[in-house]
Amino acid sequence: MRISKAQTRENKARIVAAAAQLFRERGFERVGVAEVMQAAGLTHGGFYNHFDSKKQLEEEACTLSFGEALGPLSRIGELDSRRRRRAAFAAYVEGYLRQREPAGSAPRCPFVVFGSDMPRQDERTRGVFGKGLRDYLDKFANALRRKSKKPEETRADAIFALAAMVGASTLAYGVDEIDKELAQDIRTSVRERLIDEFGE
Amino acid sequence: MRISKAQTRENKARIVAAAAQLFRERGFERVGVAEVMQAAGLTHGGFYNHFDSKKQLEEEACTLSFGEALGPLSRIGELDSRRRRRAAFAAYVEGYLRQREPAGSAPRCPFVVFGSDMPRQDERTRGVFGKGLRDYLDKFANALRRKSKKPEETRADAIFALAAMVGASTLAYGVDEIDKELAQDIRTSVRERLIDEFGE
DNA sequence: ATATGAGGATGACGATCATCATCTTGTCAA
DNA sequence: TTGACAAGATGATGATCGTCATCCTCATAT
Repeated sequence: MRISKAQTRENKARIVAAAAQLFRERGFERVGVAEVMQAAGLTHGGFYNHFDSKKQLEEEACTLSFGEALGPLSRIGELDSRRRRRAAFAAYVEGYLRQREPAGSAPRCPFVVFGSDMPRQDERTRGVFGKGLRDYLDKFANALRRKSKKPEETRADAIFALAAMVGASTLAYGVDEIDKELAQDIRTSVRERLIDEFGE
Repeated sequence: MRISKAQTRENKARIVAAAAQLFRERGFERVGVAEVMQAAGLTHGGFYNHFDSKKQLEEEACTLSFGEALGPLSRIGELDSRRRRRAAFAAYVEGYLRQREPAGSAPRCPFVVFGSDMPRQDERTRGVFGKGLRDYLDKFANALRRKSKKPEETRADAIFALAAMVGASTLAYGVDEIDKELAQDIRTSVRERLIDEFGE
């Protein structure tokens, strides 16, 4: 059953999207090619028409995840009043550090989800991570920019804030459902600090 | 070839230690039972004399890793002069955020290594993570204590500082070897901030 | 209109892995 | 001293999974 070119492109996109979601929920190792294909509404056989290997799918799924993550941050940077940017940043942090519903669902931040797996990935996948991180930090710094601060300082601010958010999210997700109070503590402590310092 | 009780106990300890090391380097999924046993100097067959399942080994390896992580922090808290504690804390942060040699070797912090995998683990393993985190935060807060600050504030400080360290380490390890400059940037930015604020 | 080949389905293969059965050995309780 | 059994070695089993071979179907180029 041959399919139109547009259909084919859409199929591949659906495979990558399904993979990104599954990998985020359960990690690369615990998700098989067949399961990804099924989630995309296909059978496992056609997989190698689109990808050379599972590794390549992992790469493309990472690329997609990092790309999607940039949206909210970009929008903050586009605001031209510093006051508005501060407010938008505060809302962004709040959203980032909100507990997910349903509890136990995967965090969406690709740094949190793929972060500790990266040192174990091959060079190409890590390259995707590196590019994603550089892009993210650029947007982050742009969102925090202010006339009275040098760009290097703003970049250091961005690095620090992102690190705190990623760490808080990692720790909080780790104890969600077994110690809700601690998870909540982590999220609010870090959120309040960051908003104090960088948002409004 | 039956073995003495002391030998048996030592064997089990060696299995758990080998597992902790291997799991830290490559994650739970990429390390087989047979490989752990071999690293402990045994063959795979005797594994189930010590453990009910691989999951149980994962738990015990986590427990060991979290236990070991407490040492350096505890020692800071035992110092009685606040000045000494600040200096020791600075040294601790510096050590924590130092690039590992050889490059590419696993970080030792169990929060970084196991963190993003935790939401995918079973309840018992996550319980180990939760206990490890609570204990670690207690020691951390104790290391940061000062008469002029309320305990809740100190605890919030500890949460924030640990989150920043874990996030920085996660991100830096992710880009080590593909973007050394960025990795270095992350480590120094976060280190300087934390030492500014909490150490000396 | 038709031949071609891209894209998908079905099924199989080989590797890896957790788990278990069985055998062996020598420790330790009696 | 001796017999029972704990602990380790060897090997097998069943499941899972990445990958590939083969076949089928129709979209597309000519």
